[in-house]
Amino acid sequence: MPRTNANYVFRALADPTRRAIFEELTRQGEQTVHALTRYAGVSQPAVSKHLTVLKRAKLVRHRREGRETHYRAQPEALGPMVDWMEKYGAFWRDRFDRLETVLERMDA
Amino acid sequence: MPRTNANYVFRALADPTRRAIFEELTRQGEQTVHALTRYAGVSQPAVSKHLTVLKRAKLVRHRREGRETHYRAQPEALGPMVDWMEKYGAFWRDRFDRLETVLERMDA
DNA sequence: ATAAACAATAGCCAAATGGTTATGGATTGT
DNA sequence: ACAATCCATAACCATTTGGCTATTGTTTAT
Repeated sequence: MPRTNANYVFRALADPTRRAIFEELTRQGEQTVHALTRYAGVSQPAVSKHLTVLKRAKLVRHRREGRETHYRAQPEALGPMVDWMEKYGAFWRDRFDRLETVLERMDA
Repeated sequence: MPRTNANYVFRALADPTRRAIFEELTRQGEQTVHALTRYAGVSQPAVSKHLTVLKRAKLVRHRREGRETHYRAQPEALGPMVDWMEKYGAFWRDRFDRLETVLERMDA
């Protein structure tokens, strides 16, 4: 029901193919739909649909250049998920703590 | 396709009702199915199903006591998601950087 | 001018998802 | 002993999801 951006992000990343596409875009940078299709192992229309879902969550942006469309990752869109983890992931705080310790030690 | 634990976690948290249940458990601590049902706004069987999905992702544990079952959040299970964010969330690294700065300033 | 390439959309389908009521098994209260 | 409570499972249903092929609109190449 909730059309919040956080919800779109969570839902977008729930699918492994979509995660793979996002991962590929963060690793390799901007890619055309064609390239992503070769990578993803599903049909081109399927990739286009996934990209639409990722777009809705603002996890990717696109740029048209002639007949091809270049997509790139927009990792800032993970913000809502990070916020959520900060609120509800106690383990998370542990990591912060450990990081603090690391930094303190580095400092000594 | 992938039955990895990371995938279970991502999928479990994709549903808003499931997130709400997990949030409630981290905020208020251990709860019976009954209490969660009052909170969640769906039927008891629906809650039980959601809890099964959360269990599969190891996001909750349960403890039976007589006729009631107490569930509690297990935020360590967010680990795989944290790992993923560390790899693919550039924004994430920004936060680390900011934290470092904060800590460095605190230190001065 | 025609053909080929790229990407989005439409239309279809099977499977998964999230919900419901009904039921059953176990425990507790009267 | 009987009734009520708690929770899980079963059976069912509507909707959503993720995939496909076919098509269309552009743009580029011949």
